[in-house]
Amino acid sequence: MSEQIELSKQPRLLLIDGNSVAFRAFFALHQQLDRFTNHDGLHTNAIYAFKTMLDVVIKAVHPDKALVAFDAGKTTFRTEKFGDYKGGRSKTPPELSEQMPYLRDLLSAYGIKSYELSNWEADDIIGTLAHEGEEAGYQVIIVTGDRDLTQLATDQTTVAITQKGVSEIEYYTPAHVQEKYGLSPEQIIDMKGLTGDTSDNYPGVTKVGEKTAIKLLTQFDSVEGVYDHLDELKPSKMKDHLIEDHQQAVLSKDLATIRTDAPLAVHLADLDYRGPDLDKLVPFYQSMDFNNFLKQLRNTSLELDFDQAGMNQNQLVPVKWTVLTAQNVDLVTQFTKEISFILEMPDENYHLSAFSGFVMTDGQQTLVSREVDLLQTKPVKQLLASDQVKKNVFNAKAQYVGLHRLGTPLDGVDFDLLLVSYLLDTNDNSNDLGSLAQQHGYDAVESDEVVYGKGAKRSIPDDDQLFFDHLARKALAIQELHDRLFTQLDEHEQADLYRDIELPLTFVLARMELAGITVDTTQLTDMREKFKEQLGTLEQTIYNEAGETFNINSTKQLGTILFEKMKLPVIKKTKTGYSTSVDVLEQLASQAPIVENILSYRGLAKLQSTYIEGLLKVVHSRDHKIHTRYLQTLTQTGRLSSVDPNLQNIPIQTQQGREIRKAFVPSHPDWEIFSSDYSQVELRVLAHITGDHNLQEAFVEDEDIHAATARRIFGLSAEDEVTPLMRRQAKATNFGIVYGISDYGLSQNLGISRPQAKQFIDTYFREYPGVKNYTEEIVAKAKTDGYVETITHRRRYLPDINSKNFNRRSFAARTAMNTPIQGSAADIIKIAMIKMEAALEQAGLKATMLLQIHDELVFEAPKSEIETLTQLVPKVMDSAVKLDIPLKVESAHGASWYEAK
DNA sequence: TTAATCACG
DNA sequence: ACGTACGTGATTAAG
Repeated sequence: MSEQIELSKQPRLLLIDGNSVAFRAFFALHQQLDRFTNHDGLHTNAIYAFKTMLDVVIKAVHPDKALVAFDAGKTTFRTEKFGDYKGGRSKTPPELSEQMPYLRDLLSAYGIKSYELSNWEADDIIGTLAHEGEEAGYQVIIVTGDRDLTQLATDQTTVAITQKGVSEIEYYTPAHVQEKYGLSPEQIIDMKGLTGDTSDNYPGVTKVGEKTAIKLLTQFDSVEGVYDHLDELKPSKMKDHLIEDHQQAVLSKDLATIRTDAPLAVHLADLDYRGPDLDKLVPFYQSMDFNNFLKQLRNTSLELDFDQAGMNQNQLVPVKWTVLTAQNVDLVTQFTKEISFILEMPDENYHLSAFSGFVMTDGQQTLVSREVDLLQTKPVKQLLASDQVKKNVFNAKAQYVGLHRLGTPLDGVDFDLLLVSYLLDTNDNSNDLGSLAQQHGYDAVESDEVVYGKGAKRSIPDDDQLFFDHLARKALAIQELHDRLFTQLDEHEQADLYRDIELPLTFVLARMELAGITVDTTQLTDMREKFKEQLGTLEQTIYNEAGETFNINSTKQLGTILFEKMKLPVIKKTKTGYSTSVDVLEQLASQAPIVENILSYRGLAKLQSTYIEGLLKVVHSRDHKIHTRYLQTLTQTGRLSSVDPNLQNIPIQTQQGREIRKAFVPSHPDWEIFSSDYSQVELRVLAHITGDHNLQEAFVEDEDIHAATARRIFGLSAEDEVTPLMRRQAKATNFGIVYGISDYGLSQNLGISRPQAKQFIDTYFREYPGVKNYTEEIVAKAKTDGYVETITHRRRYLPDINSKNFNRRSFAARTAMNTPIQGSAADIIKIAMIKMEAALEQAGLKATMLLQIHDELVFEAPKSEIETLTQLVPKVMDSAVKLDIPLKVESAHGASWYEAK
């Protein structure tokens, strides 16, 4: 035996006897069984020790391929041969059994395949794969706690036996077996034939133990040799027993023999080891409460080992593709059922991006090309426009817009990998196909960053092989993940959310983006001149008041002026220095006139740079429109977000800022901007979800909800007047509830003391007991399930909900309260948008939906249609879903977005 | 690239 | 005792 393994230059195959090692692992930490439980009460000692063993072995072996074999069940071909095989063996302890499924999760996170085969034991799986590995020129390392497996040791195969402590391992080569037993590996089975095996419960020859067996085998080589030369033995009790138990010896040898011909469904090609998947491993450790392992992960050293272990990472399996040209374009007519399709656009902004090529595959044949003109040919157009041929894509909205720009309509989209992944888990919403596929366990594709490079170096490769391989792999990844992800959607009860809401919405959004909103740039340029002048004046005044010139936009320089030179009191600090935010400056305004001017300057500078200049930069010169992009797979709650530019944060609060909205105008003369928004939608959703009677009543009676809350928390009677201050405080409390209330947060917001804020909250909960109940139940649900849901089963995981870190845990708890509310409100308007587009079409209106701002929809329409819209739009919006309380919608219209509010 | 600030719901 | 309100995006300065 040896405590080290000698590695050859061959590639290495690691085979682990899962049950045997798990058993050893369990008993290695049996004493501390009670200490090893996670927050769900699951025992984790075997998982912990198994993981430790894995690290030791991986570090020692650096395998290229790996597999863990498990026993499939009680009956195997051996029990057929010998009914009592493994009979009388004591049952696996339940504390171990419960850990077995999680062990497989661990292995999956480690990137190691698990395998079992009914009717066969793990030993035989290992024997068969070891044989296969040797033939293919691998050095094979077998890990087990069972010494019988030393029979598999050869020049190429080393058997590693775990010791009591698990992290200690003995490596057996044929020489080491010889040294330990005085037998060759092949003779191990002969020994078992003669001695039998008490733990597996088969007999052998009476009174023959290890010593006698070794002596006999040294002399006669094998069981058969012993019986061939039986007459050479002097008469003895032992000889009698040998004669008597001949049959048993032959049977026992057979039982002990590990097979190398099991009919496996896995082969070497399936066993590539590339190191652990941190995106799986981290949540796994979190779920097991393996905090020290988490720390280890962050600390590096392990990752280095893993990287070395995964050296072969970039050797992807070759893929086949055919280049599509004008000559062979008819090849696409073979696709009649289903294709995965990608129109490759190198820039994020698909409204402007160049086109670098495309790919389509049905899993059998893959067609690629750089000539996007081909997408405008009849056969391709027909294919893409057909609702009969299902399309699997990554980001359907981008594909729809891109193809639209080429004059090619897209229909029949069934599977959007990006969208489905987002619904399954909003946390891993990478925008990169390769990364996303890898997160879902599909490794045969690289991320764009790896192939195209990043930053300034990013470019589409000139090399056809490189580029088309990547395109083909991406398309195949989509094809491959289709079934698995749809299954998961079903498991999450999210198929309806996908099919009835998110997928149809993607095309509604695409059409809104393409429609764009017209901007009157002269309005903006006029404002720019006016603001420029005002900013210049303010700048001079500030310099005079400061006694020097400095960069007013620099918080650092401003801090020095205010708090060091002018010695104003420091109210708040940031990580890096003095805070100069609005609430700080407002408190200082009375002490120095410069502060007021800085506030004015700030406000003006923000409008100028972000809105005036920012918007002017993104108005298209041809159509005078802005085409934003809505990100449908970004937010954790289900809301949309808007980029390039963000049209969801155009100013409205201050008069000066609101003027910007005058630049957003209809695209035709005699048209108007029409806008409708949900009134108090989040509080209505809160009333619905919590089922709180008092809150619901307020909405059913259509009361001013903040005033009604004020009456309750200040204990007013119906005749008492609600003062503006009371209403303001009640409003803040309502918001606080929606955000996942804390007394500290409310006290900050209202500028009151913490006990006072606590008083508000306590009273609120007393008046609205249903709400109190909800906050408690939703946090409890998050703790047990690990996630919360909206009314449409949109899901958000909250891994921090059981964190030991107070901050993280509290944040997760507030999120648990807020997400179903904010998310359900997002669901509602999404449903309304889908119905709205259909309703406008149905009514034969020219009106077009242009923008969504969370609770508001903005349209443009001929003046003649305004009256119709005033009826239709609120009707569609308030009937989008049926809640326990009514939804309320308010509308306005006018010459610009400014007037439509 | 990160932090600070400020625009919106 | 812990130290925060929920969800976003764009701009600017500065390491």
